[in-house]
Amino acid sequence: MDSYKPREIEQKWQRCWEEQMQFRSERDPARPKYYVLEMFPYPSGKLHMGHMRVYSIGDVLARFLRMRGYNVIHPMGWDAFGLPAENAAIENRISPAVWTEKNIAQMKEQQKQLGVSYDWEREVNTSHPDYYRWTQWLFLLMYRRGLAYKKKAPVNWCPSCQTVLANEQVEGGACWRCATPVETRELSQWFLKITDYAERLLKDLSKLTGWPERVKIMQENWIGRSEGSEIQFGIKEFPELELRTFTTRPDTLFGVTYMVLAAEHPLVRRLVAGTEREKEVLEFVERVRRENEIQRTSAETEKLGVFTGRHAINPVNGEAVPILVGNYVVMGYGTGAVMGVPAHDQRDFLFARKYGLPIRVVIQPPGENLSGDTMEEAYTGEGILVNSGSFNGLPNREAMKKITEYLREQGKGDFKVTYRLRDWLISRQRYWGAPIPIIYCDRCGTVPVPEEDLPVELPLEVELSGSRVPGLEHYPSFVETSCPSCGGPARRETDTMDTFICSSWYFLRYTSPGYTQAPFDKKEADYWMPVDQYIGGIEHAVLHLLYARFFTKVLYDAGLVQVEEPFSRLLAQGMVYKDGAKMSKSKGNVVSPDEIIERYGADTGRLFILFASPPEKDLEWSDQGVEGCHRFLRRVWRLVKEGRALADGERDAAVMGKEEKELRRIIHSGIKKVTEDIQERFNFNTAISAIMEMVNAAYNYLHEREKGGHHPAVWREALESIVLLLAPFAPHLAEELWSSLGHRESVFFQPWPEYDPQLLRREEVEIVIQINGKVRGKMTVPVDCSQEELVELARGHQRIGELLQGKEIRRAVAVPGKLVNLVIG
RNA sequence: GCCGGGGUGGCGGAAUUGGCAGACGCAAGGGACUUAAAAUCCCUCGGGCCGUGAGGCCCGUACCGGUUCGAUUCCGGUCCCCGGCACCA
Repeated sequence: MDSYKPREIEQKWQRCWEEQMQFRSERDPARPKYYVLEMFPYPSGKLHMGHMRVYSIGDVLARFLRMRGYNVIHPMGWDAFGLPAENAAIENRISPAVWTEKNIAQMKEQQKQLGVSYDWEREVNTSHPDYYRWTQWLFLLMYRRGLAYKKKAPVNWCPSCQTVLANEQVEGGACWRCATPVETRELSQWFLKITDYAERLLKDLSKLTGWPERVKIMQENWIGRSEGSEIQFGIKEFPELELRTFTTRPDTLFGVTYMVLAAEHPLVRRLVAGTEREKEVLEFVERVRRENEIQRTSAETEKLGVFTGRHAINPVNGEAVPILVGNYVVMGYGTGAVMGVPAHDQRDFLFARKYGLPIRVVIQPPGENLSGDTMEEAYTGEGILVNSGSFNGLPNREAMKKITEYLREQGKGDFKVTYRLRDWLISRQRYWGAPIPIIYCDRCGTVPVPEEDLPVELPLEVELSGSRVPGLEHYPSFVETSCPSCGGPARRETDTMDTFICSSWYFLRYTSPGYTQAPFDKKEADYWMPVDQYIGGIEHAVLHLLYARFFTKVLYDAGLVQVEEPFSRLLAQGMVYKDGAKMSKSKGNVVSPDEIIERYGADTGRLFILFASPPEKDLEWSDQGVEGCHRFLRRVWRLVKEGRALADGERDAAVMGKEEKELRRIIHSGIKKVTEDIQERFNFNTAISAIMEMVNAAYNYLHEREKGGHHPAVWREALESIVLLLAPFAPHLAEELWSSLGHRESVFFQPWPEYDPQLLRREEVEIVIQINGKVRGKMTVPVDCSQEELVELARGHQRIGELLQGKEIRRAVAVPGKLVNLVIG
């Protein structure tokens, strides 16, 4: 018999699939559609195990759903802009575009070797002008809708990447890409107004029933909604000014004994201008601003404040309290001004003790009498208002409402919802990105590039002699242009867009990748969207997944798409580990998909990666585990190749005996389990183990019937079921075995096998007999025994009878098909 | 600090509705085949105890308690690990 040669058969079937364009997808209103999508990769040039894992998961689903009769779209493309191409450009003296193209070609080849069933006609590349033209078009759409704006603001700057970063790209005060601590710089930059969508992005999370809870919670935390009140204080020394503050505890307003401003607060300079405190305060402000993000946002940093010499007027009691500037108040949240209520906020309490500020109790816990002089920590719980004028005696919950309503009547405040989410900073001071389509004219100001002039193309002749790829400001032919409005001389914006913009809409482009009239053809998008199953790493929980939701909502509002959410179901796959650590070059524990394919074939690699762990959990790589999966595939190969002759025997001569019934029972319950495990639970690991059990059962049958007498039809059903169920996991092997069973057509054109519920039934079942909950015996009984009969049979069981001698049965519980439990005294 | 997720053999993991804990695989040990090796096949495989044996008993799903005829599963509490958020007013 010919032996299993994975490389040969894999190449053979990959060629066949490609020639027949088997995975091509077209609109077909007659069939239910299904959009399977894996997060597209950055073209680094080499697939790693994480890639192999995500593509294996997606491909099982795509192939399974096709066999289930769905019209499946399964596309792939390239998130091709970004910094690594620039670094590689300098290192290898090769232009980012050429480097990227080369990598794409390599990775695409590897994906093909994995046997992933992509519709390559839908491939997209975000760095291609045909694509980024529409990224720019979408930027202009945002601009027209008032969602793109430029402002000077303190922004995160990564000194190593030499560019600004979005908040989402700063992790613990460091750059998400290179881990360098970020600095704060005051720069004029482009932002997208994602905060306008904060409420909807939060609220619609509840619609995403197919998303993992943890991802939704991460987004919820990131958006950070908090309800409170905005309150306007007066300023004693400047009656014409007011000081707005946000608080979640308006019930403590009478307990305010000071006010703290952020160093960046716009009123600070004005408050101290020309006073004796000016120097001290401005020095403090400078010192605070020089600190980096990590120092400034650490809860451990000592809280410092400096008095401005000015006083805020409390709108409810007219009291004047000192205004300080503090290092712990951030300008980006609320109003950049915090009212200090030391009696009822622990941080304020410590601050007040440190600087000798008064502590006034305004909420009394039930049955206690706190005093500001003696309390050892702030009281933050519920209670009754005291020292609060006409609000005395109110429960504090009620007072929150009453006090805010009072302020509203006085024109001094209102209810207010505040979010942690900030606007999305999208400018990048880098070459390899989609240019922001904006022109600056001395006469007309900021002018958007007219749609018909898109794309604003990147200059492709890149200067590679320096230590970094020069930014667009170094290309006079790019910068110098004429104003679309007045025709006069003008300059182009030289910043490019954050690559996360490119990836915020690519799933829409797949629906009509060649479309030239708009980013996508609405009728195609309306047919294919939403993505039914999205698969990718958890690291994008608040980056890509939030941005893509935002873009989709904007497009929905503009009437360009029918869906408000892009991804119905999300699978966040776990990471691949080896020897307890994430695979990395520095740890030397990397196993590359290439070497696995080379040695065992893609089918073995796919099978192992799916078998070793459920997809959402981290996976521990095991060379021996791979070996085991390879053994299994060889076992399947032999089973079918050796057993196929037995499947064509004389049908009528065969007897349907106990062995046949048992084999059919295992085959049909296997079909049930594999189907449900893939479809409902993504438990590919247990689906595979069910197939292994089917294979074991087939070998057992073969041994039992060694002396001839196989039932050809039953045997054929067993072999074909195994091959069909294995097809999504090990597609090449399945094709090969399917054809050797005498079929001309691809296994993927076969309908998914159905199970017969009748065949799952056993005629006899083993029943466990328990006494007081402990297993004391077993018996085999007809499957339809009633509860009463079971109890009687159990009493009659020899060993049980002995144990029951002289004991009284106080209670008997019988579960048909499972057990009998006798409770004795 | 707040919010999630988790803790099961030597290992990866299973137990889907509260019903025999450890499916399936890996590793390990023993055996068959072979001149030998590879490959393949068969057996054992949570711990302890009793028994010559067939077999039997006890313990065991992080820990303590509860509900229940019966708990890996439900409830209360504790410990530990992983992840997210965090001077957020």
